[in-house]
Amino acid sequence: MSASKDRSANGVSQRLLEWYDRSARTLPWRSPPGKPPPPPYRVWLSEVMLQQTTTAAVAPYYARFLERWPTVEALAAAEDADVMAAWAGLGYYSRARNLLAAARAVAARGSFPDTEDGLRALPGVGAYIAAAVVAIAFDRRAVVVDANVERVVARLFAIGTPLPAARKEIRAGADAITPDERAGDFAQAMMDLGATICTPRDPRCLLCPLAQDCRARAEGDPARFPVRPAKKAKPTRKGAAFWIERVDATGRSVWLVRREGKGILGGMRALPDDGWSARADGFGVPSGDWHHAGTVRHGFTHFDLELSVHVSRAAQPDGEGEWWPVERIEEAGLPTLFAKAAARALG
DNA sequence: TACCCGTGGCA
DNA sequence: TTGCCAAGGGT
Repeated sequence: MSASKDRSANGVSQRLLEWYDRSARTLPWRSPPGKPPPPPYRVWLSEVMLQQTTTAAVAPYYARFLERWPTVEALAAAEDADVMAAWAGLGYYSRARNLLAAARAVAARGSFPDTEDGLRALPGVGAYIAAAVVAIAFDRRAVVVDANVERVVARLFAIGTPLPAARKEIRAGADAITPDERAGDFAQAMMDLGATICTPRDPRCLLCPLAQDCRARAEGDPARFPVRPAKKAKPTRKGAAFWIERVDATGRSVWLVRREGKGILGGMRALPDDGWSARADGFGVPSGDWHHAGTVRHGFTHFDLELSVHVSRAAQPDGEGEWWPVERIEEAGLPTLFAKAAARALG
């Protein structure tokens, strides 16, 4: 650590940490400022859940996971189907597949890695989570850069290079202000600042502890940083899903399948469908003894889907699957798209 | 690098 | 209603 870096970090990080000591958000996966950190399992679990996901959406999932699987060993011993079902509705299901694989790797080696390189070797752990776990759980210096830090740093230094090319400059700026001590508090303070003060639109500069340091504010239009490339238009796809019912001695049940592979909704329970995820348009409305229950609209990251829902009490399912009791459909762990379709089928 | 991968809240 | 975007990672 150079003396010049120490000096440049000093003012900004000190003002930020003083603000954090007063203003830290209280979150289920967090220790208060200055307190011993949560164990690595909790930090890692929360960081995986928080990827591209709001704290409000994560909170109930985090509580349920921690109650059901209190340790990484417990999670490692879980059934795949139980973990996937517990993740249902949170999105980005590769996170759940990787979470379980990583838990099993940690359990096999006996403890969590405590270095960025060691952590990055775990599935689903990239540069951000590795740095966040090192800083927050192990309280060692690491340069933690998420979308909040990107925004704060791009504004502090008025970095006009558009994303993603700006990432190199942003990382250098984050490195320059990251202190040697209280690395975890500093990282979380940056995120709190980004979430509550240095917001994407209409930043509240009058409340900002770093206003005096901020070049973007001095230039008069902080909200223009970071500069983002134009978004591409989202296409709309059409597809069909099938609600196949039967009634027998065990009661009323519906045929569910498990989606294959690592593609969209991969590994999740689902209604059988016409293959909309693998082609631009599905095959559409089937002929025969089907009732069209309606159409569900659902937005994915890079396309919107119009899914027509078709119901039959006579069709014979083919391939692998399971008859699931209709009265317990909410326990099946259907991702939101198919939960919507089920609700439509049930009218 | 560019694209794939969910969902929900909010203006 | 539509678009934006949130504690990113994998390929």
